Amino acid sequence: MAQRRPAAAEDAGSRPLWFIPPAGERHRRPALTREHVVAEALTVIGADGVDALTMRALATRLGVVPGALYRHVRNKEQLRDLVLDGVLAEVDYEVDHRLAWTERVKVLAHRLRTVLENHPGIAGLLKTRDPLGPHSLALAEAFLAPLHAAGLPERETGLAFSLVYDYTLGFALSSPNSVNEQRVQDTETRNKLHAFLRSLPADRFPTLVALGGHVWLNNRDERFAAGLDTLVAGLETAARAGTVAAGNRSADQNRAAPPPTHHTR
Amino acid sequence: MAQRRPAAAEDAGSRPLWFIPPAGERHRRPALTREHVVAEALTVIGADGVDALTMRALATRLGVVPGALYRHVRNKEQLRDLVLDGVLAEVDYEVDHRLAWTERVKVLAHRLRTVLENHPGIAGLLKTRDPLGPHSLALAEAFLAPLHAAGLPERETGLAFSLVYDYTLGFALSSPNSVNEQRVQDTETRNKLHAFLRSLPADRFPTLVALGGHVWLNNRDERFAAGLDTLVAGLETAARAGTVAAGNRSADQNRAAPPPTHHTR
DNA sequence: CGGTACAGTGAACGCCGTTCACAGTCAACC
DNA sequence: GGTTGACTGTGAACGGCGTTCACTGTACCG
Repeated sequence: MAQRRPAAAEDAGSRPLWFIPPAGERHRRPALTREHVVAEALTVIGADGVDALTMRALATRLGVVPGALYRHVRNKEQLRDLVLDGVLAEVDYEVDHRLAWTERVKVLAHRLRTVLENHPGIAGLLKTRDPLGPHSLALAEAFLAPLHAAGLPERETGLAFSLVYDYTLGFALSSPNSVNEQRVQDTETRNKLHAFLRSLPADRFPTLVALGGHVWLNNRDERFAAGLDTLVAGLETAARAGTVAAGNRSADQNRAAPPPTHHTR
Repeated sequence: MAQRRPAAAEDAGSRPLWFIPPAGERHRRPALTREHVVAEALTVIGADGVDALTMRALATRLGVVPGALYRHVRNKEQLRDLVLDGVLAEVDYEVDHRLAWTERVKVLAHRLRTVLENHPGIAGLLKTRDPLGPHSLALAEAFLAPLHAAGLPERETGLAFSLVYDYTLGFALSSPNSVNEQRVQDTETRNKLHAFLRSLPADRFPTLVALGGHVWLNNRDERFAAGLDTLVAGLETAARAGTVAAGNRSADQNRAAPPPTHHTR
């Protein structure tokens, strides 16, 4: 080992050792593990959206030929599933138990939305994929706990979870990058939109004309929060009504109901 | 070239006239109009889903080479937009005005959902596209009228519309064809799912284990109706508070509908 | 009758996901 | 210590996708 440098010089028939890179570096091959692939896929999606996630682009970024990815991932569908789970892992499910159940649900929904919108296009994947990954389960549990604590019957608890979950996903899905949102964001186009709405025939679209620009709002935060509040308000009346919740046929009973069980452990 | 088929150049009498199709029919070339293309696209989507809508397949079905489609449609994106509008045209927006506004909203939502689910994959397009086509406007008007009649303030009316619209779209989007739904539909897999849920560590997923199979329901109709009821119930409380608020015009901070919720991050 | 606008053709381009025979490398085992 | 075998990455290919473009035939119009 001490004869490294000079030995190579005098040993005529031997290999050109100086061609061999430093031992450490040679050993530290990039190694391309599955976690590597998934992580890089996440940054690709985060940077350029879910459509930019192509096996070829991903392979290039990893300094590898496309086919190599298939040693670590069965196919693109599985890759997306893995990415999905990675995203859901970013949600923090710990909520202060002393908060009212309504607040707990809202906080969770806001967090979920934030994470989803930080990864444009991810919500679209979630909608069509199976929500039974480990982190999906944690999410479900986090939502179900406060809903159950609210005193909703079992079946209604499940329904309420679906409702809040679907609402949040659906909202995050129409992400700010969509043509839709981008147009409303731009103030000039927005003014045009309002003018267009006002110019509509008032006999065919009376309400649309009357409300003018109040219909397409550009404040996503307000829209999400307002929808969530309305939704939770609906859940609250269901909770108050006790076990007589979901079959509720358009009954307009007054809510002179007993105070809710404010009992949170 | 002069001896093409029915050129009828010099030899008038000996032409094989029976080769010439009935004048009307010959003239009635399929003609491949834009409406034709869009209509065929709709049937393709209806039959095999939105992913099966490929320019090449569509062209083949129309007995035409792919490039020919581009004489009638700028690109695939525009084709999808046209298809979208065609689908929305199928919704019947006429609702009995004597019904309570809550019922009118529900009826509309149900109709919208039905049409959307009759064209698998369409909801996904709607989410990311602009809702300003002529039929979109009619839909918006139909929803806004009862909401406005409910006595909601202007801004809240717009928010309520977004809420109901997004909810319906989001629901229709996770269509019965998704892996997700199909799994829950199959009773055997469903039993496995329940067993799996019950087998989870009860310390980490207490509510999930306790609720068992009540979380993932296979009855889409019930889920949609229940969510819609809850949502409208929330709107009702907002309407009650809204009429009051509109009456005294005070700076109301304690109404139920949309308090500016703080984002806990 | 000649000109012209235009719908449809055929072929190509550059992407995509995926497969497969092959080569290089490392670790374990005789 | 050399052999073997498992495994990762390579290079090239396949078929399908959306889209473009020079072209051809035809129907209509002056």
